[in-house]
Amino acid sequence: MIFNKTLTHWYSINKRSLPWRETKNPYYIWLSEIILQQTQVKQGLPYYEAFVSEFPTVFDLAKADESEVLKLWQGLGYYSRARNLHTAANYVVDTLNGLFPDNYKDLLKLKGVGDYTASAIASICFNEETAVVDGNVYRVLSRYFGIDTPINSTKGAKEFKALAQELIDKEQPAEFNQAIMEFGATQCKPKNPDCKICPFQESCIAFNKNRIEALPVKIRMAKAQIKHYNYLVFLSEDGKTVLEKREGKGIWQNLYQFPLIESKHNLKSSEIKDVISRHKLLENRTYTWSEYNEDVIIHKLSHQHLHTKFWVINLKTLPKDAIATNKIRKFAVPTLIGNFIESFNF
DNA sequence: AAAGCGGGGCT
DNA sequence: AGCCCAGCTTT
Repeated sequence: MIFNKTLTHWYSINKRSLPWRETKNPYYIWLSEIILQQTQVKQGLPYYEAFVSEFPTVFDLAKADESEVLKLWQGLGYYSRARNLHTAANYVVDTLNGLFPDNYKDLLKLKGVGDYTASAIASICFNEETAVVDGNVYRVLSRYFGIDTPINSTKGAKEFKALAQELIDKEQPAEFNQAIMEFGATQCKPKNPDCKICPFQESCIAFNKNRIEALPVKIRMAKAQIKHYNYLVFLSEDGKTVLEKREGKGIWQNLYQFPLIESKHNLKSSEIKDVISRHKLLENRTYTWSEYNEDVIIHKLSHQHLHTKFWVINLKTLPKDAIATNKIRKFAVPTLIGNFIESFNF
């Protein structure tokens, strides 16, 4: 088919040189695909290099502690990817004797591997004819074929998967999959795509109907909610502070942070005084406290805007489980906390 | 079917 | 301020 030939030819000329394109080792391809989920190449690249260097084989990754994996993942976001990565590595080592799954169906059994990632690994490493559908593929196909089905709907997912599967080059599924993604990433971009130099000018429906900006169609996501975070930065005279591990459901699971007090609104100094005084670490204690940032620090996540204040509390001693402040960088922390640690003079 | 999950970059 | 990114899991 002409679409195929044009696309793969475009790719042969325009593909970027990237480290995971130098290998077909499924462990490395898997690492790169997990890192690149919802993440641009530029942001993921240094993490890929770090993981390959720190964990050269799936055995190295499996035998590490989850805390080490999270630390290396720090700053990349969507931390369930790191936890699932570690879980899957142990599954490969313990259940599959270190032998990586070599087909779409078995790849799907790995935690954190869904339809896209299983298709990517199966095609790239094992030449299986499984079409990938990522954000790039949605965009390219919706524009080229003029499809209005919302890409983030169940109907859209099925429709675009079926279309991609129909189009995939059976002779070279790996090249086709990477070509269509690369084309979406570097030429058929969300904003200001390079239509002027596009090889699909004649046949692209969106271009010829002047609908490039209208496609793809996407259902709007809910607006981010505002939350108010007050972090208590304890400091003892012997150079210790308190970090707590985030447990349970929400954001930053298994990462560390300072003791947190969430409030209904932004607390002024006069309002937080009593709240601090009721903290369990301060029962019958003598301490002084001060406001670190007068203006709230707004940390923006996809679904939440965190309006944050840090409060520094000085006191003589802290409990046994307090940590030395010169060891604080050993812990995996969210970027919000990491930024504070870098700016605060411990 | 919908919600929840990060952080960076671009317009 | 809004949208997007080599998506997946849970509800």
